[in-house]
Amino acid sequence: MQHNASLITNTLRMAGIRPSVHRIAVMRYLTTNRIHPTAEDIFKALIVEYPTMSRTTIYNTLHLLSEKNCVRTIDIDKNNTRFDIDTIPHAHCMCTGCGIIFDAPLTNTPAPPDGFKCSDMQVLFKGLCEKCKDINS
Amino acid sequence: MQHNASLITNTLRMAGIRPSVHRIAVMRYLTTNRIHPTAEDIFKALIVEYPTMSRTTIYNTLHLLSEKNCVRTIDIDKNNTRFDIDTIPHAHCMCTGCGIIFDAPLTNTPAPPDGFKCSDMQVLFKGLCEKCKDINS
DNA sequence: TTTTAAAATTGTAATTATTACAAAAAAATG
DNA sequence: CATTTTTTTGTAATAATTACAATTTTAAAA
Repeated sequence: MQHNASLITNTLRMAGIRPSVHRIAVMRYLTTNRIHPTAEDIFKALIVEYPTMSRTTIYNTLHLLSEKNCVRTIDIDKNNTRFDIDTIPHAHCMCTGCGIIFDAPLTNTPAPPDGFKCSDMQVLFKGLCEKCKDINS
Repeated sequence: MQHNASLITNTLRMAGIRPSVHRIAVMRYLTTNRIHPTAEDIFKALIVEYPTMSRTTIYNTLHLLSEKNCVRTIDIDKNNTRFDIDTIPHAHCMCTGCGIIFDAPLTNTPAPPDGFKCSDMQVLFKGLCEKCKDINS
């Protein structure tokens, strides 16, 4: 993944983040796995490749990436913060049956009220995905 | 507040919830304090009036009310679940400066994707309220 | 290269919201 | 009044996240 690695390195540099091995690894995981993972998901996946990696590093990295707008945090799941590398505005659907979170297009874009300096907008739908809907009917 | 009490009692009955003293108290608090409070906020306010009340009762009650669609849970704040008695669709703004959460009208209503059986939609704006915007500028 | 300073990472302990659960109290029913 | 069901309580457990000091790594300076 020479190509990906250098793309990620550039992205990090442009955001003012030193491209350490761990930071690149987190970015690569998020780029490759578009599942809106939790910090724990990322940790479990990366500890295999980097056995000395600490959970705190994951949290540190995610905070930094979020602060520099390289990743977006999603608060759709009460128990865990989810992370999304796609920073282009879109909606999220969470299935209350199987827990999957997937992207949805944002047809109607809501606008924040006048006077509010908005830095982040989230559109969340909760309900049942097609599979779970059929099972429960 | 005879009038309010009976209104709340009716609302609960119609939702299939037995109107116990504590349940009415939680509903009354949410009706009177439109601040999208946390469970802890509600507990701190009600323990004054009902000194024997347990935190667990607050959680139990909020779960029940939420399940029966008498209150809506808001996932805007990573640390705490917020509760809103206003079940009419509207957006929420959270100020990252002072932490206040306030309602905003929902001009453009986003639609869930086809095939998704949506039971809840949330539109959240994060940023700086007018006061905090001015302070930080 | 060696020394020094800064940044990144680690590991453990603390924090904190929420949940689990069994016991006690209260309310409803016969 | 006796019995059953519901509600409430209090404590303990859970689990995600944060705090923080120590260690390691990286970068810069001499």
